[in-house]
Amino acid sequence: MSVASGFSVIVSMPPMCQGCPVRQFGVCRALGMAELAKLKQIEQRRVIAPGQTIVAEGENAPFVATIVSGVVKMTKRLIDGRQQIVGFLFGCGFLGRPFAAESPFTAEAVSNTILHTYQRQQFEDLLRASPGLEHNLYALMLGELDAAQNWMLLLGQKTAREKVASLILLFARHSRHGHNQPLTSPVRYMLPLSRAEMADFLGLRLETVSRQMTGLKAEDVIRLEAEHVVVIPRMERLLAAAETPDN
Amino acid sequence: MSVASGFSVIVSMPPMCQGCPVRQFGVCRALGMAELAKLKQIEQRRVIAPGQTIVAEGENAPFVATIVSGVVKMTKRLIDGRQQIVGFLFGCGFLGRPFAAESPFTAEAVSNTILHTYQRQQFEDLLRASPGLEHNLYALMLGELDAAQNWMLLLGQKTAREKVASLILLFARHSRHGHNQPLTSPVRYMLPLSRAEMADFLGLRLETVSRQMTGLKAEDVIRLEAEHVVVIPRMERLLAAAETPDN
DNA sequence: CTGACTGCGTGATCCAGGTCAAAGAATTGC
DNA sequence: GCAATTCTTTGACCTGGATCACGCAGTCAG
Repeated sequence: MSVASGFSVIVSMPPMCQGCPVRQFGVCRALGMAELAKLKQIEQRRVIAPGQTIVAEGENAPFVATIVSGVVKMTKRLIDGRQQIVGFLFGCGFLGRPFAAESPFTAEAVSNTILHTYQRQQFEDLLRASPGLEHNLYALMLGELDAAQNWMLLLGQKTAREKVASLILLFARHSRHGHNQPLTSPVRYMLPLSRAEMADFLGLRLETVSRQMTGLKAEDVIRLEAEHVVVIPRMERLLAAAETPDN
Repeated sequence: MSVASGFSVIVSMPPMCQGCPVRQFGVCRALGMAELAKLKQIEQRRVIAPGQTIVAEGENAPFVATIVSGVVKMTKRLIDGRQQIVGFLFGCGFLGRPFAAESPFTAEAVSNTILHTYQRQQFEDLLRASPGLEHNLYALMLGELDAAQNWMLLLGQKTAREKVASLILLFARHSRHGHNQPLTSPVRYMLPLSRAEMADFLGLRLETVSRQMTGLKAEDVIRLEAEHVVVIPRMERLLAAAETPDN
């Protein structure tokens, strides 16, 4: 697990944002041409392989980034080594804490991930000059905060079965761009997590996750077509299993 | 549990902010006189009694607010009634989600609480016009997000004993304004929570909380001088019991 | 092909914390 | 003062998920 900045490939310095999903939903959403141009000036594209660490908890983060595609996990650890995934970032998500000296979490790529990175210092300067940019960042943080609070509800109150169902549901939602639509059954998508990662996110042991997965398969709430490919035959049964107000 | 807007007392429309702690640390931090004046124009002071609901989950929040003093809890519930406290707000904290149609949580006063409220619509208008205000809000949200992620670590990984110790520590930290200082032993402060509320925050049952409290008392990690008055004789022992990187 | 890994499933046991029950303290109302 | 109510503690027991242990794919290197 090496830090990405040394190993990742700097692919290009893209000219403009035709067809970039981030332009529509991410930090650069609805920015004026002038602001966007300045942002693009300091942008670097990076590709991160699964398992690579992007920033480590407690260390100074050299850059912040927008996730263009892929999935990134944020983890925190106790001094004795127990660790918890405190959030996932999907496409259009924003990684990093401008104005924070050190990263409060470790960020690691779960699947192959494309980032648009910005030197933190430079991004902060831009942020000070551009209210539109800060507004977008604020909106993204709000989304993250809501997600975190939903997850606290899950961690504190749900059973193992409900937790696993909720995680599957979370990734089902994010498998579609614009993840607020109703999701009509059947749904088929990638769940790029190992059992251990699922367990880290749910506050469970991987054996328990495995057992709950077999349980959900047995009841035909989910089907596994291949490693990491999930099919949900009837969405409402998954929703019921997740005992969910939203997540 | 009635909604506060009907019952609370609108005390006054304060002229200016001499000695107000929020001016130093809250949303109105470092605002220019012009911005501050506009904010004050739409401000109302409200006093909320313990146990009163300020906004209910899923309902439209008529106002957002700064906590001047007191403690507010944010709770979320599953459809079957299980509930989880997803955060506390202390003095200088900001309550509410500008630009969100409905509140994602129920907010309820834990202790006697003084709020400065702003009609949500008016506050949003102000926010659009004032980058400084939005910057402050962003900074406060970041703090909340960090707190939420720390709490996810607690909920997912800590034992009952560590959870209870962490909660006691959290309130110890917030008993001093500017809660980043080292906290020299002994520390004495108010813990305005019932056992049931502690349990709701920690994802435990109240019996378990009670048992852990007796345990910590027996080992002299904490002392209870009176109902809701905690003394920590040796801070480092509490820190050890909380198994804490930060919270 | 063979041995060494790594990830997944499953069985057997254990125990932290949940559940149920009851009995103090404190607080409120009359 | 003495119910009535609400909060807290404590006890006895049970269970969901942790822990430990092992077997079964893949897959990668040589």
